[in-house]
Amino acid sequence: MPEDREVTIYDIARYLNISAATVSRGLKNNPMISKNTRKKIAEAAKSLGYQSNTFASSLRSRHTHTLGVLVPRLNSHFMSSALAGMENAANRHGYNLIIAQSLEDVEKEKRNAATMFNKRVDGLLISLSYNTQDIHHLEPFFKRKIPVVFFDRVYPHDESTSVGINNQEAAYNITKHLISQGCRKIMHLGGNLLRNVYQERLAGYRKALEDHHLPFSKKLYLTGPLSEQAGADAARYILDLPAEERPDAVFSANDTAAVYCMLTLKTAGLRIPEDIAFAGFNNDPISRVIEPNLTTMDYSGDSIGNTAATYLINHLKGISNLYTTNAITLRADMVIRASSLKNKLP
Amino acid sequence: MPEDREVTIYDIARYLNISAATVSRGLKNNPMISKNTRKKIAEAAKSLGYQSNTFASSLRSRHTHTLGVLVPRLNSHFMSSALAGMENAANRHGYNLIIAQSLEDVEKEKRNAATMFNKRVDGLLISLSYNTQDIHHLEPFFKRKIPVVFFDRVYPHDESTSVGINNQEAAYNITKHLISQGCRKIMHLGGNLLRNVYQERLAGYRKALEDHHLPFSKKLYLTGPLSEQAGADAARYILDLPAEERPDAVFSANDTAAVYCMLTLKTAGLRIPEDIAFAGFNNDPISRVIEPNLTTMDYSGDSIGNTAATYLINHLKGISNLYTTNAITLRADMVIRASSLKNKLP
DNA sequence: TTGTAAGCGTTATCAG
DNA sequence: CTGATAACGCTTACAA
Repeated sequence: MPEDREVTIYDIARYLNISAATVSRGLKNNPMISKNTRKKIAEAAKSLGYQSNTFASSLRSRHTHTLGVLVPRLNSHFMSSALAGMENAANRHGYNLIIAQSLEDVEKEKRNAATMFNKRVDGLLISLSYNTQDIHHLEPFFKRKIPVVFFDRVYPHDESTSVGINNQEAAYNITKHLISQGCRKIMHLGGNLLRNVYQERLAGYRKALEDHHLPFSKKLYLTGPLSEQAGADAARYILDLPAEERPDAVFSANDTAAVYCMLTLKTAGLRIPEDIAFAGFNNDPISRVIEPNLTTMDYSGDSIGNTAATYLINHLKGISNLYTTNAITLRADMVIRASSLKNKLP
Repeated sequence: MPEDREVTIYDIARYLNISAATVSRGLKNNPMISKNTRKKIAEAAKSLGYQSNTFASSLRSRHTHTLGVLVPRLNSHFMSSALAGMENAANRHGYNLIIAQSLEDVEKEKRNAATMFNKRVDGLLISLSYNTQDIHHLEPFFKRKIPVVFFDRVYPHDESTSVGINNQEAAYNITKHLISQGCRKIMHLGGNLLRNVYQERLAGYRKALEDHHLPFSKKLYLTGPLSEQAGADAARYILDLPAEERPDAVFSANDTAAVYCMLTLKTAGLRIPEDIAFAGFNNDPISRVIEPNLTTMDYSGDSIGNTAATYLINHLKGISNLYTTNAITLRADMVIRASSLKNKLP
């Protein structure tokens, strides 16, 4: 008959004729314990099939080796790569991830934050939902000094760190690139300005126009959910514009909208990039399938996730201090592809 | 000065002059407790800012309200949708998800399984890595009667349930469709036969050939990782074949390989579907971007994830019984698109 | 270097 | 319907 009770440190202690306290220390390689007893403990643990009980441990020690991850959606290329990066970092350092999605809904974000808090995560990694206005719902974390790291869609906050890229610079560069290709009426497809990423991309776009003495026109700035539908709608909008007002380029704040806009315009007979050039953002897999391939900004979700998680863990381990670094900016590289090349290269 | 100790059921008990046991019961809406006291308890809990301590609860009650999810990779369209579906179901029932990825490596899968076991997940949702040979590493779960649900890449096992689609039938239908379009030399791009999904898709393909009196040719069956590279390689292979041996259609076990094969063949000047028709599997977003759009099998990762998680949770709640149902088969629908339409429709 | 003993906050058992 | 009390398995002062 199989024993049903768990194997505890007491079993190991009894087996070795030492105290449970010693076993507890030995198990975590506490240097206070002699090398020899530590070895014996490790062996006994293995042979008895001991598995530490994380609840007992968490209950007593008040930390859980678990990080909460709160994202808008799990199923986007960027987000799932970011998660993969976090999982990697966490796994490497003996941490686990509890993951929840807000589905772009603030209310669900609030509920999830509460759950994470309740589950006593050691730290929180969060990317805000589309329409989150403020971060009151994170107050419990701040109050208890549970470190919070924002990534991608961040929020300015003195006591936490943000991990992302320089969206303004990236948007500036990509717009400048379009200008250098001879485009003069560049349209921008943007997202909700509540989110820094879209706000900054718009700013970079406007700055580039300004620096090149091109006017900003409200008629060439569309804002929306950047979905497939939004991309197709933008195309309709463009086609409905009188010929002389039509943009000669589109810079979209994400690849999805760019690609579906392209597809619709192509169906309508426009040539890309001859009639209208395109640039997107994210380097999503679809950007390499659309023809012509889409010029875009490449930045690795994997790196962002990895960096954010590693940084959080280092903070938890006392190796670094979150509160001294407000932002970590990773590099983003422009990937120039045929969709934006009006001046054919040699 | 903020109190640092947690608010416990004892605080509530003292506040209401009742016992902690009553509070504990009241908090979980135990019908034993009078409606009135239950209400008072709920109110007191709220006003004192009580947060239940899940560790204490887990330690005592021996269950964690946490499900382990073990997947090959987090960052594929199918997998992230499946996770989204699971997260949804879990969230709805008050469960949390601990997620880890094996990166297609058995060894990491083993380590992750051990961690999940150690974290005392209430149940496990798993999709096997590319080269997992057996499931010895899940024995601890079986021994302790911790329910395991396989999804997508499953493994036959008496005491667990598998959730997926009928891959053989799907592959049969898609191959039959290609045949109905006049294709006679249909190539198959397959994956590792250790995984049921690829094994079954191959079987369906072969069965369809057989039923239509078409020969199966080893020259037209390539197996590999079904990656972008693998797709491009397959194209090279096709191009290197003497003209009379070239396939007039390709059925790929996933969309990625199909799409990259198409792209390479198109670059080489082949026309799709005129010279060679295409069908894939998964209904990945890229299948709707490639031109011509790719005929494929649509089955929802979201539903699979949702079904698997819901089923697991129902089992945990005693509503259903895992051990009586060996497999749940969800529907998969063929999505016919231009890539396979040799006989133009009216 | 090791042992003793007091919790961590909850739930289960048994009694009323 | 409610209460007292003993665990659950581990960590950590404090003592030896």
